[in-house]
Amino acid sequence: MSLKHGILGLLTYGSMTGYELMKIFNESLTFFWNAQTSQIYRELDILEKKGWVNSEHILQEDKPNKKVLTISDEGKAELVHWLNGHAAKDMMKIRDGMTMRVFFGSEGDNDALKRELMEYRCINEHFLNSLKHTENELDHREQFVGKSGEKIYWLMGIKRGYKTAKSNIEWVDECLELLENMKGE
Amino acid sequence: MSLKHGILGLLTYGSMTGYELMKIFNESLTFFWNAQTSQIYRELDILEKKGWVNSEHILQEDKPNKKVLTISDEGKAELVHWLNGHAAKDMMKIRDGMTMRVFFGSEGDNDALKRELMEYRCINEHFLNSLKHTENELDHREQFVGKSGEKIYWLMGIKRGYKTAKSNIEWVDECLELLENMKGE
DNA sequence: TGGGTCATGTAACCTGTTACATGATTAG
DNA sequence: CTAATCATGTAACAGGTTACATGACCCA
Repeated sequence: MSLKHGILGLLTYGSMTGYELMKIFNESLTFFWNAQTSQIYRELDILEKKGWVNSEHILQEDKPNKKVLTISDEGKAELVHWLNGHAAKDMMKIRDGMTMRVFFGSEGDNDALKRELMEYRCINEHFLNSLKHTENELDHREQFVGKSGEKIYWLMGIKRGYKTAKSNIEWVDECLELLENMKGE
Repeated sequence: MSLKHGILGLLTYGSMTGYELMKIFNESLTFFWNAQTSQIYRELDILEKKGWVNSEHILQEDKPNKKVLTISDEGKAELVHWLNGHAAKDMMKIRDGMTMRVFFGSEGDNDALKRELMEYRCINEHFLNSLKHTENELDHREQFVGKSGEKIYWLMGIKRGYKTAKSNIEWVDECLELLENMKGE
């Protein structure tokens, strides 16, 4: 149920189109949630049917017409309800392909596994860099969004990203060391 | 595509029923993958149609009849193929409800958020303890599974669990500190 | 003249969740 | 007598992925 709530959350920053929602997902939320346009438009229809958002068609001359979404009071209430619960449910949804590949590593080729781990490490390094960039943009973002006092929450999100990426990198290094030592036996 | 490969991986330890697969998922793989029986039986049908597993019906008198699954050579080839690739794809599937709740925390109640974080912390502590238990069982497991040299791969999986849980706990503590300091302002 | 941005979606499919159904045996 | 274990699934639904379609404007 969280894509719906992510959309509601973003709409508290202001009314926007599905296209803009998609862009924010890809710019600011990718490190803890991601969504395709197709999914966003589908969810928006559902949110509208539930009465959690209202829409307004805006005709434009130089650009395609657009449909601007606004969160309703019911939508805000639903968001608050979701914010205040469900910690336990989220834990039950772990699905980690890299760990599974390592777990069944004995069936494959050790050199290939090392390459995989190194690629995974590399992705996490890139991710760390992009987070630094996001962190530097926070002040700018706060001005853009017409809402103050958000920075601390965004910072907590970014800290989570750092923690995760760093722990992934440390884990890779420990695995590579174990695999190297194994060779020596 | 990874549940399929998880099943194939487990079947390299030996032939077993859907019921047994489900139990192993809930005992040993929960910390990086989880699956319901309904999904496992559905996937098994697909695996059989693809020719990656073969099945044998076994009639039993004192217990219900059962269907024992065995991995085929094609299945083994598919598993190896999957093991040697796809690191990048896995990274694209992050979906973390707790982080999203923190990210949109300003819309909710700060005390509720703290309670949520503390519950999340608690779940991660429990998880750490269960991992210790799993780690202690590794020798026993290696005897049970008729395959040696697996321990190091299982250990890497468990290390991943430790890293993740510890970084979650550290993150919660940092968040709680930030929220406390905010109050003082 | 080609690629990027703005803006909307549909269709088919795959994967995961929830709830239910059956029925025998065995251990407390 | 009751709950757990063994063992199999189905049905309906929710959520996520991939591929495709349209069309105008703007910049190099």
